[in-house]
Amino acid sequence: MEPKIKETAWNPEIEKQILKQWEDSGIYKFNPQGEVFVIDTPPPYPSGRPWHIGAAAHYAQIDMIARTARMIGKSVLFPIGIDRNGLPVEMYTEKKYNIRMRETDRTEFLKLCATALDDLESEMIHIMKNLGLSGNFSEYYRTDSEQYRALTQATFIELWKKGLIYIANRPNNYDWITGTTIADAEITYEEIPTKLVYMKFKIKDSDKVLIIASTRPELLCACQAIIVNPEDERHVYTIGKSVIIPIMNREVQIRTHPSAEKEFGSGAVMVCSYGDQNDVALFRELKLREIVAIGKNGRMTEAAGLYAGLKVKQAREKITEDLQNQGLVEKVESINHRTPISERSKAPIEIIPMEEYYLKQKESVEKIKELSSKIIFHPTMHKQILTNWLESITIDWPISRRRFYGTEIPIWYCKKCSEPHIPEPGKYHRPWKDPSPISKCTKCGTTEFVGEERTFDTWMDSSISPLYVSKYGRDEEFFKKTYPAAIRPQSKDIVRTWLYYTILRCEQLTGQTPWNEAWIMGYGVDEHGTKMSKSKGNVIDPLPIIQKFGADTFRFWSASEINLGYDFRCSEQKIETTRKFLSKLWNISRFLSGFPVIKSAKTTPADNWILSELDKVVSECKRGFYDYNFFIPSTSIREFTWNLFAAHYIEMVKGRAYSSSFSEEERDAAIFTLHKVLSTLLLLLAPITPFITDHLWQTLYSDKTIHKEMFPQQEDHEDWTRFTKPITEFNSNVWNKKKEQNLSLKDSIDIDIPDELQQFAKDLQAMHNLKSR
RNA sequence: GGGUUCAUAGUCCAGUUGGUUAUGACGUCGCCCUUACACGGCGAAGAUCCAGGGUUCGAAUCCCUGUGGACCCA
Repeated sequence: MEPKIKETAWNPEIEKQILKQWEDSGIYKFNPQGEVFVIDTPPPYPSGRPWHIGAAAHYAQIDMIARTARMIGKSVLFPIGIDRNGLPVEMYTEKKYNIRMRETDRTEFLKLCATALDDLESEMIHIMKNLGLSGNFSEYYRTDSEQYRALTQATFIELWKKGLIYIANRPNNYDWITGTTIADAEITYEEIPTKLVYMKFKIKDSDKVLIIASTRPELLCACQAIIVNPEDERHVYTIGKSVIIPIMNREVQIRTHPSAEKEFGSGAVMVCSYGDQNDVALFRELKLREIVAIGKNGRMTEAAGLYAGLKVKQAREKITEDLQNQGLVEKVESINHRTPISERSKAPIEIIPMEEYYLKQKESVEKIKELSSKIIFHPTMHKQILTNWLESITIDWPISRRRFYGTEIPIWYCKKCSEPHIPEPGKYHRPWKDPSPISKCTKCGTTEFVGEERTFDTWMDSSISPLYVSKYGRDEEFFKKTYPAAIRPQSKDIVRTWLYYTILRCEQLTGQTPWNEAWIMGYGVDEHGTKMSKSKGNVIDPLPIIQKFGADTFRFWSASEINLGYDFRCSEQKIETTRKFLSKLWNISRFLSGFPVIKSAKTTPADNWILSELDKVVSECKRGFYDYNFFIPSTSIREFTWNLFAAHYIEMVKGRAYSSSFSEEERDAAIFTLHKVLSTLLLLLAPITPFITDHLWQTLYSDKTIHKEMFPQQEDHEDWTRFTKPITEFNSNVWNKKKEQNLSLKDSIDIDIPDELQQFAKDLQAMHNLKSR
């Protein structure tokens, strides 16, 4: 029989036809029947080219989750979204057009941002489609759409009515480059070289001086206390006394506090508003009066006297110089200081008192701990990231931002008495340009209003993604069926932001967990194990790789390289060698395509042996799929296919399949078994490599797609796996002997078959052309 | 300073509840067109399982201490 498959290698070009077939037939369309499985897909942020290869690998795996769920019989809702709110696009736009956000007309600026996003977004959609994602592309959502933003605002209004929102003037993390308050979660720390200045403070009514070391001498004007450690004997005599602040010539008291480290500088520390978070705590604890030394423009305020108007860094240099000139400096040390910086703009954070909106979260922590104990984490170890974060929450969440490209905070203030008013939920509100929907102030009766200009922290938008995809507030019936979602897949670096905020918000709004399971992935790093970043120039663009090797190669690489939860290395060379496996699978199929499909047969010992090994693979795969860990099925399938099925079984039964000296029954058993194994492998591989498996399935076994099939079950064959080692060893032994004797593999040789393998004798004899005796 | 995590051939990785000779892949070297596949086949070389100690008849595996790396938090 002529093989149906002619080509000797898998051609990734075929993927395009298959993609079209899927699209035309709509096989992945969500049908809310039966057991529903909703994936809270992370909407990627279009932050610029190229898209990170790790992200592409990540989405390939999320698709495997979707396909796995389908193959165990669930109705899968796999939404596709794009996250479009926030700072990066504003910065991208400022740079691209060389403009300043605050100096540009707001409407105009927003338009430019949206255009930039459209552009970047289309490439991501293109990659996601070409990766073979079985998601809902026809209804992909954007977090900046009117509908999405209306939901963000509606949930805010709901929380406002529940009394969970308040406004407060507090020291806040402030990023003066982007001109906005940021949350703790958006801060990173970097070792930055700086000067540690040892300043001389004169002790009042004494001729002694106290040395105080600080990296922030420009904050002398905001110094309200000096603290020393109560156990520090060097300073006991100073406690309760006052010192004169150099340059400022103002008196402050010396007090004791355990947070003053004896080892730091001289052991005495100045407490200023605000050098760091510890200062904030001390001001509160010691009930000090704050002095605002740094303004929103990142410059010193009037409180700084001579130094008013200077940028923080300039003021630091100038005051250090002045102190030195006046002999008030003992010494200056160069150190590396762990400095909090804004994750986005890289500006050093200043702590400045500002009026912002807060969402209460402290009182929810216990409830969230309880809820999160019900969420199954894959892998379990990453639950710890959430637990640690929950332990460290000390303040409520500041949710207002002084930016443009975000969801507007829907509030109008009475022009006369400033009373805030919120509109009706359901509509998208833009208070900075829309007329007030409120006609009369509830407090003073005035009819004129001023719209709020600020926007929300972007996590306010993204933290309701499970509510959005479940049509919360839009379609009660649909919501009931699809919420909570089944699973949240995401990467581990945003556990304390996206994952946490989603649980928080969903708990406050629905009282339930947003999902039953969370699936946490590591980062993609380069081939040397270092993090990829544009500045290092080690970013790998996934698009050319997918085009060159095909999506299935990329996907199989992703599955077999990424062990769930751990960081993974990305190298083109490794992806390239993965292609060989698909080629192997293709050629096995090509060989089998020359034989008819036989539905049942009376199997021989050799057949029973491989079927029993196949059973083992099925159960291994099940274990992996159950944990959404595709490393397990992909590697166990590859090893079985290559090293047992192709290398040993196929070689053993070739003679029987071609039926030279075997009975028809024996031949049919071989052909039956070959197809049984291959079709099982195709089903097991379908979620991982959907293209090649569908193509082969339709070529060999069915006129329908493989993606409507169910996973194969274990068949509980009698366990023949004890023969695996003897068989493979015997074969190796024969090959070695032939090599030693310089014989070709088809040459005849005289070797005894060991007793334990007698039941396989006929196949082995044909395979090696053993001399019969 | 606290936490999470990792440490196995030149490289990457497996090793399930402790049990003979430590898995597989890439790479390297040698031989080979054997009618599915040269994107292939066969073979070979290559590992003090980070160090030290403990538990045990027996440790890559469990416990302790240390070293080094990655990431997170203060």
